Amino acid sequence: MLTSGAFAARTRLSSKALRLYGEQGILEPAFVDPVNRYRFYDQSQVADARLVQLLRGLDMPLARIRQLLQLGPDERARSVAEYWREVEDNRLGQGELADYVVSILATKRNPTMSVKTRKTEETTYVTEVADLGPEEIPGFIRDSGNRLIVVAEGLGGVTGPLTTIYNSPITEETDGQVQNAIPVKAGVDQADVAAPTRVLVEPAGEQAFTRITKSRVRFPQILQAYDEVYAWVEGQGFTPAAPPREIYFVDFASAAPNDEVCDIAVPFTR
Amino acid sequence: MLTSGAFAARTRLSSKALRLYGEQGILEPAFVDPVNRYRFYDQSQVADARLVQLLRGLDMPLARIRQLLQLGPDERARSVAEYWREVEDNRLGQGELADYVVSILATKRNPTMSVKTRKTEETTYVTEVADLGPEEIPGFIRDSGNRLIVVAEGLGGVTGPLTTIYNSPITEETDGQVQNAIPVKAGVDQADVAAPTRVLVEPAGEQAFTRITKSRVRFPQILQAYDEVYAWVEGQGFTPAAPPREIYFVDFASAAPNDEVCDIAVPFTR
DNA sequence: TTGCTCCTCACGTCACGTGAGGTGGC
DNA sequence: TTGCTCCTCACGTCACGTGAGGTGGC
Repeated sequence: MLTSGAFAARTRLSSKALRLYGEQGILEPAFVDPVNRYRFYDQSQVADARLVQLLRGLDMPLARIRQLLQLGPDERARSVAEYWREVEDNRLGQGELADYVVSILATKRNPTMSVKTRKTEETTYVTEVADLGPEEIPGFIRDSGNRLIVVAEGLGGVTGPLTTIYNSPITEETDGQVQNAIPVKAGVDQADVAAPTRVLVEPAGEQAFTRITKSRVRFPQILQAYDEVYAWVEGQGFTPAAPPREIYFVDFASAAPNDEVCDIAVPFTR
Repeated sequence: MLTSGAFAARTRLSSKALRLYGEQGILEPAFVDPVNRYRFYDQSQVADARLVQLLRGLDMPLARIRQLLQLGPDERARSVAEYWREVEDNRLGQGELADYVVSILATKRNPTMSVKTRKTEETTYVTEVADLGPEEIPGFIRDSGNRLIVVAEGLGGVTGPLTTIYNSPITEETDGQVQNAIPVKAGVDQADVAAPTRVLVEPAGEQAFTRITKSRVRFPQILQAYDEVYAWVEGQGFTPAAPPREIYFVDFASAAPNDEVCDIAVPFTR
């Protein structure tokens, strides 16, 4: 039996941390004196404390540590490995963010992406619509894109790049309507498809766009691109004529971080 | 002029975040209505908001962001690059920690490092002593080690490996006394050196030790090694005879993470 | 009696998020 | 009048850290 102070010294955990772990059911004292509430730990608990300490060193939340401690030894190893994979996935994106931030700051002024324009023909799309928050969007683009390709094949094939149209603004706070669209040959109409597929026909017109690399497709870097296109449209005195969109002209999944993968485009009228 | 809501939508920052940035002097509204306290932002502040958002995406603390915003554009880029280097340094250590945790969990039982014993001769050291917290130790070992080598050279040379003796336990909470020591030839005594150098003579004896790799030298992994050596000494019914120590037999700075760099040793009597 | 250890509140930190309850302009 | 936006508290979250004030055993 170790006093709480002795246990703290052995494990180098603070008494406050130990108290918290006790309250949270993560590392409960082997014995608590009912009179003065002194906490006592067993020698064998040192190993548990070490594990908690190591996991906290990986910034694993206490709630997850508690769950992990319920598992058998094999599952524990798997759980930690999985946790660390998640962490590294997130950090991969952060590394690219860091490069991006340094690069825009180093080139002093905002790099003013080049905004170009092009005419577009009348286009018929097969689409799927969903109300989504920002985190659900990548999965939706991928999954519904795959479904729509199948639909398009049945209607004579895909005739243009996957396009994701943002019908309403999406905030962290509020969902927005996303319409994922694949061009098909003219003449296809709603009667040719079944729910949830919807046919969309957009008129011919003109659009302003800027081309971005894969690492800039993620939030919040992508906002910069939208800003620039809208600023350009307004600067010319033109008027946005339809919702903004992302046009993916290469396979997103297999692209490298610095590959150009999509255009951020805004239809406008002069 | 943009209302706070419009500005929030443009930047996708929450109104609560914007309020906080305002209070902290990081991103103050261009105008605040003195009557109803409505906050208004300028178009030009969108760019500032983007930068804050990007930096928060790197988990840069608000206090540091505020400092960064005081800087000119060149210094900003340098500041971000420096911040990111610090972050990656810390994460390097975490990556090794993750490998370590998975490995000890995967090998099921604690890996029971091999503890061995050896006899030691009477040894004379030139040393430096300091009361330090855990974070100051690596720097002290390195710097005082370099100073002591110079001293030792003047006394006939270094006769053994750099040894760091922990005279009192070190917690995050309380500093402890660390004595960094370099063996010199017998016969050197206090009269031969000037402060802050101190001469230490340890008697001949026996020590238990375990050998660890560089990645296990860091806290908290190293505690495991101390545990095992002490547990072995107690298990044999022996008695610790002097404070525990780390004996660095290769150059620490140039070692790779998986190189064996030091012994964790405890002198004992039978 | 003096130190030392241990206890229980209670509040602070960090960067917000989440209501509650109220106001002003269309 | 109804919605909508915006406001100000006030409290919650996460994993502790930091006192303040008190107790029990040597």
